[in-house]
Amino acid sequence: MRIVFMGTPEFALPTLKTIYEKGYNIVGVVCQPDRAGNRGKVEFSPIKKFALEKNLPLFQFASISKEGEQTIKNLKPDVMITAAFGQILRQNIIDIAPIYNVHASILPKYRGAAPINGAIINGEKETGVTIMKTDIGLDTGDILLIKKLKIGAEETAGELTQRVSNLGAEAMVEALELIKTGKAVLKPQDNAKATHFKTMKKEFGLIDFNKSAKELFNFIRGLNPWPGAFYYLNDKLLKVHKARVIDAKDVVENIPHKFIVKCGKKTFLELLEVQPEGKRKMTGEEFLRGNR
RNA sequence: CGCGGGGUGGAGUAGCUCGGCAGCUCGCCAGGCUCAUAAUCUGGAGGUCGCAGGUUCAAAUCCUGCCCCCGCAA
Repeated sequence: MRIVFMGTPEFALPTLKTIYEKGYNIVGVVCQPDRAGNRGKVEFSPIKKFALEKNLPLFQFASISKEGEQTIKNLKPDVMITAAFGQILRQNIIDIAPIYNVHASILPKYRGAAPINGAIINGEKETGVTIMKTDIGLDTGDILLIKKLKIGAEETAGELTQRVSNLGAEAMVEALELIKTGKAVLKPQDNAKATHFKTMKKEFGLIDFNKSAKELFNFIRGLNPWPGAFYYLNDKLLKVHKARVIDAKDVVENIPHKFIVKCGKKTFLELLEVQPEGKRKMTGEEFLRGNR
């Protein structure tokens, strides 16, 4: 079975790595073009690094639908796999070979680009991965299989991404076996139950302290480590990496060194790990020492 | 040459504009008070002020070069 893999960030890596290690015939790897990384320096994506390291044929297109059609056709794939590829596939690509996508939610819930963040921000207790057959819609394709996992009560998006991406790799291997043996059964999604979570922009991370501490707790861990929750304190940006809900009755007795903020509905949040602009991460207590 | 902030005892910072004994809030060590303490009191240790040069009677502070960390933007 000739496989073309498409993916870009960290999330996609376990899937590529696993099918590579299982010995599948990967005839091509496609990822997004190199982007300017931190402060101008370019950094290769995790998928690109892996492909280079393992000497897999690598392709990068600004738009695969516009520039990549013939290249992909020439690879003669039997099946294509996508995982957080980051580009919308148009019909001309979909027609080349069946495409299966790893999506980080239990579809039809949390369609869109930020399913993991969305699930945590909304305080979900469970999420998972869906292997679906890509069609022209946005995460609307038929479902091949779903795997679920519990979300930890304090788990951050970064931590959950790790676990979900590993689960996704597992799921994809199972899916490939089903496909290879002709046992794959596809089920359409129930569009009536669909929900979306939009791509996040940086400004989405602005903390609104009128919300309850519980909501903000979920918000903060759902945006950790990226794009990060923040607010402005004395005109300076302060990122909040980690926080916890404090019982109102404990606040009275609490020691003054703690960085406690009042939120909506008379709830309280302790900021455990913050980062002022231009500085490194520090605990809330450390931050207060220098900012009296 | 994308824009910007920063490097000062173990931690977080002040001091830099305008050179003149390195301060503060903590932590640490010893001791006091206390049934006890994260509370409080007393004493103490701990610093090449990122690195290298330069100016000066004198540099954390002014000038030059370099290294490292970070925020924004992408």
